[in-house]
Amino acid sequence: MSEASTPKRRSQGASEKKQLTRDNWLDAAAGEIAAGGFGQLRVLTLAKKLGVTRGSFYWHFRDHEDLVVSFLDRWRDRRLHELQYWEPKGGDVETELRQILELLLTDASRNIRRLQVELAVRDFARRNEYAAELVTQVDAARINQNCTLFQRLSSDPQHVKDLSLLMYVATIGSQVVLTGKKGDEATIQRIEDLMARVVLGQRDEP
Amino acid sequence: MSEASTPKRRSQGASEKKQLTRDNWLDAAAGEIAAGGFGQLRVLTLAKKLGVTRGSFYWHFRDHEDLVVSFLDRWRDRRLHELQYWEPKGGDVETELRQILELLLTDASRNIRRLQVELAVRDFARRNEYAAELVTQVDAARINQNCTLFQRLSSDPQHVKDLSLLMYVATIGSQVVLTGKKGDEATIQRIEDLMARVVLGQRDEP
DNA sequence: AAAACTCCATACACTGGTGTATTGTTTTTC
DNA sequence: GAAAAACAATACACCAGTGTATGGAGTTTT
Repeated sequence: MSEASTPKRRSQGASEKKQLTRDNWLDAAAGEIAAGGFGQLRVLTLAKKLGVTRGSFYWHFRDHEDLVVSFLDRWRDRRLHELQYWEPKGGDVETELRQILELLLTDASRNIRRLQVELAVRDFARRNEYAAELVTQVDAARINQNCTLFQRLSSDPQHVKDLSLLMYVATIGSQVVLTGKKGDEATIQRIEDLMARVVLGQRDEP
Repeated sequence: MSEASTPKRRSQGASEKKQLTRDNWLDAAAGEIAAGGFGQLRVLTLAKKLGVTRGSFYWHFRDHEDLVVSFLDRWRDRRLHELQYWEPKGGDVETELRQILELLLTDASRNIRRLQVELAVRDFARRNEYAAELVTQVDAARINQNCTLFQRLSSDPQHVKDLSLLMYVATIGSQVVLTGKKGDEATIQRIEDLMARVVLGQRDEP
């Protein structure tokens, strides 16, 4: 709701126990989900990690499901919102393409936790209707965003869509296959480069 | 002849309940894993599904972990073994490429359960050392197999590897993103076609 | 400062799952 | 056709986790 600007102290000055917010719980949940997926999300574990008991949890959330749904909603909102900052600036097509690819591959592979959460959500979506809906929304938004850039590369709208989709599934696949592997830095770099040339329609060098 | 008068449903000619094997349990496990992932794998549920009690399970398996490991081993063995049948026959390069792509995409999208299991294994591998090892093995074998075909398309060994990897991550990504979506048949078909042209280095039509 | 509100602790009831021990019941083997 | 081995049922001890009820301490409002 309001505030969060001023650190409200509580009781003893030594222990410095701030009170928790709904978002604190969601952040902690993100850690658990990244590590073990939605199936390993335990209220008890979360409470321990936050140094409180479950009594706190059930004040902030109705139940376990409420936590899950809230987490998914926040995830969707953030993923859709961040697209705003990645909007094509209208510069050189190749430059922008490479920027996007770097964002989707190199950048993503560094932000490992964010990636783990995304994969966990995607996995959860295979057995949860609501999650599936949100993932579909996010996928569509991302693919659609790339389309606007690719329109400058081809006049065939179907081809634009296909190219955008191909690039998207390739990046997702890279994340799935290469996550946490050693030596992926260089590999991802080459994939990125290759992908760019494919999209730009350049022939491969012998 | 006492005919079905007792709650004991054993050895009646009609029901014909054969005794279970380890493999029967693993098959049932595949169903559960496909539906809910490794996290939802319950001995109790499995037993119910097979029409027996847990007593049977603990004769065939030491414990829950034994089931998981056995399942993973069988999965790995089968995935490696099946590669034998997909070996390039030495025919026309384009024809073979398209066959492989059809196998990896169209065919895979039809065999939905097999795909679900694969994705579940892959997800489980993110938090289980042993599973991660097996997935790495399978990935490497598959990518390597495609390399032998791609060598006929380029003389640069690095480029062959990159191309093979790109195609692989694109197919995995397709499976992750498009699994269970409606209208994916046609989409997958186009991705397949586009991918083939990319690998063959053909320019896109306007 | 008393009341009201916010946030957390404690204790309890309950569920669903594992693993073990023991005893049956079929099927094989000799 | 009996002994042995393979397979399964039953009963039990034992968590780990959820959700609820209730009390209590800190903070804000009046």
